[in-house]
This record gives sequence, C-alpha cells and structure tokens, in this order.
Amino acid sequence: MRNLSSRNSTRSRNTPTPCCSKVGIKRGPWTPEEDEILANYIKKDGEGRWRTLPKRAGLLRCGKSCRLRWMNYLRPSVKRGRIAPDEEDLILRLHRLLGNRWSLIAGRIPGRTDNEIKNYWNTHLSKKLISQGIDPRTHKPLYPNPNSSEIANIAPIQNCILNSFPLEANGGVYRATATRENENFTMTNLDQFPNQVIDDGAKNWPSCDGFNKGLQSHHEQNKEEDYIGNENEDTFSLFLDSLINENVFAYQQQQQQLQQPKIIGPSGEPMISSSQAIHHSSISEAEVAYSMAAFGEKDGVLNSHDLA
DNA sequence: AATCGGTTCAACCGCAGTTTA
DNA sequence: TTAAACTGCGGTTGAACCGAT
Repeated sequence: MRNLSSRNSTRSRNTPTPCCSKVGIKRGPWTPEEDEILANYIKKDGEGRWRTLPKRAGLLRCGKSCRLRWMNYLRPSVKRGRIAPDEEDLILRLHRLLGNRWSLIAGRIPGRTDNEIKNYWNTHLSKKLISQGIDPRTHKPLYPNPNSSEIANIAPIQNCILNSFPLEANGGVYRATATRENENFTMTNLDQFPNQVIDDGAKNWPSCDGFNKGLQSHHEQNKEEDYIGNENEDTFSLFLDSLINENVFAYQQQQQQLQQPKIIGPSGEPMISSSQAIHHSSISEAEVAYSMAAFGEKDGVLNSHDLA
C-alpha cells in the first residue's frame, strides 16, 4: 500500500512538474477530433511509448493523458454502459478479497477499466454497503451486535463467514454459521463448535484479509520466486476464475492434481481439507481465502493444532 | 425558468516500481 | 551501479448532469 502520508510531502526526487502543466499542452475533456487522431495512430503504430506518442501523433496532450484516454475510453475492448448485477456481485467478491486493487479487479471483469470500477465502487457500492451496516473498506460490520458475548471473540471473522464452514473430525461436524439480522451480523449457530477452537483458532481462521495472508505466507516460503509468476500465476488465475464462474469444483479438481494439503486430526486421522470443506459448504470468499491461505502453510500439510 | 445540492465519472496528480542508458 | 526515464496505479478533483424545490 502506498504511503498516503507522503502524498502531500514535498517531492523527494527531482520529480518534474506535472507533464500536463507544460505550456502548450492541452488539458481537460477530449474532443472527438482528438479521440480520432489518437485511435487512428494507435491502430497504425500500436500502444506504448506514451511519452513520445503525442508528438508522433500530432496531439497537444501529455503522454499520460493519451494513455489514460486510450485505456479507459478508446480501446475497442472497453465495454460501455451500466454495470450489470452479476458484475456488481463480482466486484464485491473481488474487493472483499483484494481490497482497493482496482486494476486486479478490473482484470477479472472483461471490458471494464480500473477507473470505472473504482468510480462505481466509490459512488455506488461503498454507499450500498454502508447502508447495510458494512464497512466498505474492511467488509466487516460497522455496528457489531453488542448483545452477543461470543461475538467479541470472533469479531474478526464474523463478517466473512456468512455461510457455514464445516470441518469434520471423529465423525463430528464443527460448524460456525453467521447470518445477517436487522442489519447486524450475529453468530447464530455454533453447534458442536468447541469454544477453544473459536477462541484460539480465530487467528488462523479466514479473516477478511485471509487472502492476503495466504499470499504473504506463500511468498515467504518462496522468497526466490515472485508469487505472481510462473505456475503460481496459474494458480492465482485459476482461483480467481473459480470465483468468477462460481465453479469451485474446477478449482478444487485442479488443486487435487497438485499436492493437496492434508489436515491431520488430533489422533492422526486425516480431517477434511479446506477445499473439501468448500465442497461441502456453500462457498464464501472467506472460505476460499482460507483455503488459499492453507496452501501457504507448512509444506502443504496442515495440522489440526494449527486450527485449534 | 432559476437555483441549489447531490451524484457521476472523466481526467489529473503524485507516487512507486520497472526499465534503460 | 546508479540516475533518469518510463509506466502503471490508486486517490482526488471538478465540470457536467440531474432531480427537487
């Protein structure tokens, strides 16, 4: 994340003045004529070399402005029009996982730009979540239910586990379920779920930033290689695709071909894995995030003590 | 018809990471 | 090795738009 506090600080490097402030450089809304010049030039010569593009194309704009205009408006692949409900749903899901990583989110929504999604989030979705009592930044409740003493212990996860998340061991089913009631989130069903697991395991449960934790832990294990790269990129891509298509099984099946983490029960018997848990439950992003986090744990083997 | 306040979204700003010389 | 140039990103701004009065 960028250091916002430095935003207003004096420029540390010999940062040039904003390119658009140069004398003779036009600013503000683009005219249809300018659009045509830019589009025709890029069709002919391709994207890139933005700094010198305006001069080559004969535009009185800075390179940044040209790039932005092309990326957000002129590109043929840019989809115009209202955000569809399914796109909105997808934005919400991805934002819960990725935060304000607009370009990453946009990369998963064909035809939509990061700027468009960012605007839509700021003008529609953040307000929508606030009206539902959800903090749009953290996706956690703005006003946790003060009547539930249990909730205090599990507050970090209550917003994320909207669906049941079963784990099986020794024939028992451990389940935590959260539902929304009267604009508040409450944990409503903790049947057979050992308090010890809730209390002590909360740090290992899927918090809203569980996905980030997954990335981080994976990265820490693979310091030599960039996480977003080679086969990991495929995994990441597949994972996000599974969210988009809600086809968890495709993701699961792929993962089963890889070395899958095993959760070992207290007496040594295998417990249901996180991805199997997803199979059992109706999917939530937090669960998938937890699953992803699990892939970063201890050479692919999870011990139940990690959860307890 | 005029004004006002809220909303939208294209465009700009400044920073950080990457590439190049 | 290092500094400059380039590129891409997220935050912010402000003009245009729209509905209410």
